[in-house]
Amino acid sequence: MIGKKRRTVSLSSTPDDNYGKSSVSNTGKSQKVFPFLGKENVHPSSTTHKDVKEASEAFHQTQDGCHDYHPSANIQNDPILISGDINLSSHWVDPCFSTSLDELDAVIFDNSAYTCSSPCQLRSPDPCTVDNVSVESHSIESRLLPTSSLSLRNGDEHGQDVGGNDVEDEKDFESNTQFGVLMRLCSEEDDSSPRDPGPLLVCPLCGVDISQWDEESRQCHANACLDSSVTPEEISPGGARKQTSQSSDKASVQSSEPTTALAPIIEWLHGLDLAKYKAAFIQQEIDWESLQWLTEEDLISIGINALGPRKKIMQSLKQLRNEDNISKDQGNGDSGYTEDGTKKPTTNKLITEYFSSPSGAKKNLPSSRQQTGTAKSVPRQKQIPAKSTRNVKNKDVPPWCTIPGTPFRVDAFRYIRRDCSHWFLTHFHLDHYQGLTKSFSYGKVYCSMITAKLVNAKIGIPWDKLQVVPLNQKISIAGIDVTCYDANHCPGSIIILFEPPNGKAVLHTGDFRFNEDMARIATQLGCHINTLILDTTYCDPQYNFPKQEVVVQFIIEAIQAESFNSKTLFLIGSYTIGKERIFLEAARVLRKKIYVPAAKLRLLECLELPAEDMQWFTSNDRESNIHVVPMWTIASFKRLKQLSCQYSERFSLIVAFSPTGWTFGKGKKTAGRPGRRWQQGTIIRYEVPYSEHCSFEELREFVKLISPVKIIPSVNNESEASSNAMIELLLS
DNA sequence: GCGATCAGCT
DNA sequence: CACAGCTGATCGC
Repeated sequence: MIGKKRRTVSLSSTPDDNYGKSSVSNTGKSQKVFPFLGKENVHPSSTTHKDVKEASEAFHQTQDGCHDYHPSANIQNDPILISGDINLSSHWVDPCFSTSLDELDAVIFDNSAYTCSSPCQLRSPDPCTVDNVSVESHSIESRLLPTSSLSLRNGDEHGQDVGGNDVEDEKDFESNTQFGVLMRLCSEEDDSSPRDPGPLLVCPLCGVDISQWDEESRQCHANACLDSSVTPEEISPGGARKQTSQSSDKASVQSSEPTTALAPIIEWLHGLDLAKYKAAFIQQEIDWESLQWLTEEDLISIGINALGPRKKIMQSLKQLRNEDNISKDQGNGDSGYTEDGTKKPTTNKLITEYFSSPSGAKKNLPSSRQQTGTAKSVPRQKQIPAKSTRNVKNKDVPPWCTIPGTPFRVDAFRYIRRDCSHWFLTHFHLDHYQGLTKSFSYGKVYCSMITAKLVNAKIGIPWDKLQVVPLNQKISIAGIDVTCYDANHCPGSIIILFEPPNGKAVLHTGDFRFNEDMARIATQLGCHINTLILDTTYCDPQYNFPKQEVVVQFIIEAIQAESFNSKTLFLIGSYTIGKERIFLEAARVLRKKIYVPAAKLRLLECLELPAEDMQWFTSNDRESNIHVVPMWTIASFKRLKQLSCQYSERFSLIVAFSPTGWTFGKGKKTAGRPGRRWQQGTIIRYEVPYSEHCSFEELREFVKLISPVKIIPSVNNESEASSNAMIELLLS
């Protein structure tokens, strides 16, 4: 159905197990040593050995905070942890997910021969390979030039239109701020009781009349309500704690007369023709305030199991929120809260969020660049401003973090709220788990076993807060079918398929790189994807980098070529996790140990790599001249020089590889040309186009295959224009 | 003192 | 620019 070259690809039962094994096999590998552009015999650095070890050991230090993690024996031998609301379903087990490693290698080899159809048949066992020599004699980098044949081409047209024009305008349940909802609901409450004709402004949290207070007092008050456990009525203008007449009135209503507080709820239920459920609301003491946090799951839990009433209620809640937004957009905006609350940032922050209109909040979004919205170029900008977690927490949960039709959030720890108790984490990279801290107490975190181990080891989240999800196996979470697949991004990364009861399946890719296994899985989903939440990191035609296998092979051959000089130190850049495939493959092919700092080694131990892979790592830097270092070490020649000084006794040349997809199209001279080479004295740095995200063509292939009704870009989407531009590019 | 968070930086 | 972080300062408990 898809690619004409699709073959009976096999997977191991857990794709994670394959990590690091799936790219290049040395089977049939030519041992020919190629001329290497960077092997100039330069003089050893004459710089004196300085006391600069700290810099080079930064990796050590930064990873040393690693907590002791749960003994892996316990983890690995444990059956899959299933909580009360999660159930394994055995009716969907792919028979293909079992194979021997030998088979796997064979498949990998076969696949790579297919994928590496560039002019340089890197895997060709034929030693003559005239092409190879000629290519490399010109430039080893030139072998990385992108070719269209590198992309995953499907011979068959998919046949289905990618219905991007028929996008449903789904508004997400949590699309409005908590504060806005509070404002709305509380004013509704006020409507039900007599009040002054004047512009009454009450605190939505405690109900205190704050209309007579100055703005600073309102800020302090509302922040205190939000932030502290102090009872709201204790907070009064000036921050002094005293009881006001307004607050005492309100407090008495709320605390001693729950029936009154619940009256609006009952009215509201009547209005929905759902009065029969009022007992459930009364019993659970759901008032206007708590109503705003209600999720579908909550409704089920209080006995509203029928889909119709649930939908009615959720729809009504959504409308309430929308009305609130409209009224606030039209109404009196904040008066003076746009100013930078210089003196008391923490105090002003929350109140600013609270009183400012949604449009005002959007203006606050840090945006260093104006989005042109042209379809030509969509500059990368991470969707979530990574810097101001505290501000972000109170903003709307963005659509790429919510799963329509479910009470789930994905990679949304920056937006932690009480209204959700199911938090999915696609992988262990900071920009996805940021906001998740040891004190997390908002339900469960759902993730792969590898990610769970990392979260436990690095952040200290206890195991009882972690729910490991199996791969390639449909499970039920809170009554919703969920299936996770290997995302081929970093170890433990997952793509998640949600199949809510409304029949509108949602596929959240997290960060991913499309490969053939994924293509095969996509054809076997058994449901049509309504909403595709897509990693659009490289959603620009200029990012057409080669397959990982090609780049890995380039690096390996570059190391081989330079290995005649025993005083060469090779550096390979890496993140906390990610890029393992490069140095693991280098170790296998070159049959050389790789030095990784001790803390990094502890991380690697979380990755469930087989023992035969782990044997290649050493935390003794004297045992190897191939060192794994953080990416930012390689990014800076200054740091490289420090390393050079540190190792001046042992090494006379440093050859560093910085594996990144961004090498494409960055500079004018090198736009579209991979494998940029930089040299300063005895230090050579290669920026190699190794990406753990999809290239643009891979994205297009994937979208074509999935053929979703709606696409939500998860990256670069801070404006509607840029989102639309990306979608247009993907579908064009 | 410690963890969480933030600005600045690569 | 920045894939995904790090560092040092600050804040709050």
